Amino acid sequence: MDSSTATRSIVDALTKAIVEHRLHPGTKLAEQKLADHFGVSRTLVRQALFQLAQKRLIRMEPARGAFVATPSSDEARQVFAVRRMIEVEMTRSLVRNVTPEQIKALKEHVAQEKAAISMGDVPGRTDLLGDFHVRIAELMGNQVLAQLLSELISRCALITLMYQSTNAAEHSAEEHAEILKAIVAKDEKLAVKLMDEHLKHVEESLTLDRKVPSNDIAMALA
Amino acid sequence: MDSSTATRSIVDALTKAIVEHRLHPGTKLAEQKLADHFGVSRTLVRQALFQLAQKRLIRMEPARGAFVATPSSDEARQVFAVRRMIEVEMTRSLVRNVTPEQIKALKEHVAQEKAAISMGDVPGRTDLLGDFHVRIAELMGNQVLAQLLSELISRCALITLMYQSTNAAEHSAEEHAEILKAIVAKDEKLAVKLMDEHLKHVEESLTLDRKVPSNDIAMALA
DNA sequence: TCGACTGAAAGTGTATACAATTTTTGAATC
DNA sequence: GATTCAAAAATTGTATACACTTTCAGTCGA
Repeated sequence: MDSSTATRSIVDALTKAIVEHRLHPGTKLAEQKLADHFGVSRTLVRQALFQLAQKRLIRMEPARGAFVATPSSDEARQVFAVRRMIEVEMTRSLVRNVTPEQIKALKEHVAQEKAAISMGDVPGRTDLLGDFHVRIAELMGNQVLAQLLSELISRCALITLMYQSTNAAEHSAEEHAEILKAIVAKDEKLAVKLMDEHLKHVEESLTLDRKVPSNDIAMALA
Repeated sequence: MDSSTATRSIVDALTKAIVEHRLHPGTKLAEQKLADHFGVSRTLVRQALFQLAQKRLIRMEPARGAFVATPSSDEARQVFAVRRMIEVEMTRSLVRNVTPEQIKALKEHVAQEKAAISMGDVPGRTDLLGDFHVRIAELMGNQVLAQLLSELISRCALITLMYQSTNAAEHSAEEHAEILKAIVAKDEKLAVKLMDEHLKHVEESLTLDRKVPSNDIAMALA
């Protein structure tokens, strides 16, 4: 996608750190510090930061710098609303054209999810839970859709990871399994309904406990 | 969204030029030339180019530079498939909650479209025809949706503008009017159906004549 | 003790410099 | 005339320099 591999690897590293919650929302991302850490000049760091800003994983304030994004619950709701629009139709389309190989791939994915959850692998399970949705998009052969959904999901991850308990993760994995069952049965109505409800559940689990998490006192009071 | 206003204005200017087809697909965008034109250093131009690359309006090749994107018909189809997914559901949701003010706003928009078309204002009409869809997203109060759709549409504009005849533009405007009529009548099924068909029509009008337009011989032969 | 001021330190925004790569040019050769 | 090769020019990729803004520490005065 972009020309420079160096910039790309910085974007990837920061994305991973943000999505995996090693960098907390609100954290200041000073350019020189990042540059030192990655062993490059500020130039490349800045390029990376601009890309992250476009992906809404960070926000940039004029002359003040970059901060890990703190999406409002309103924004989260909007993102989920878009996801529902897209994924409900995506599921419908998949059920109509699904092949045995695709079913096999999805079954393996769900198995991986369960393994990650039972092993207590938090970053891994979050990754996999999101990837289930991206995987479906990829199966449909629509790269544009897959890319879009992937960005929406990493944007959500900023929030979901913040709140999602092991319990909620298990629940998600079970719902994935049920959606898959409906897909296998080619029960379009059911699959669509389950996917819609699944996304509503994930969304609801967020808005319920809306404590603002922040290790940065200044941010908490702002 | 981004910190620097200068970079932003370069992005906007280039976006407009690309979407309005003043910069043809495949055209090389040399950094120094752009820098001279905008009266800034390459630094700012590069930032802008990276952002445009992320929006898929240009592509960047390592050590070779930036070129106005030439989306394949495959990619165009995928973008339209995503638009259908989103916009069908968006229309459904709008019909259910539409207010008189919103109807009034949409009516005014359709009137503007017709005016632009009858005046032969090609850039203006393309802008308006796309904005009809973005406007609906905005009416729903979902900024995330509006932003996303706006990007998908400007991405499509690269293609639609290439092929869309005055005839097709008139057809689009008429379909917008009919969709609006169904929305006013709160006929959910009809509105959804018309929106779905409308997008299919736009898409079909592209794939029919798929001549590759290029003023750059090297590109045409590549 | 608190708050406002001041100067230093740190950080961002932009331009420029320079190395590395690609493209072009122009002979020289067949 | 077409092709190949090499040197020159142009262009990209990265680092650095510097002006300007924000942040912070410490001082002064009430």
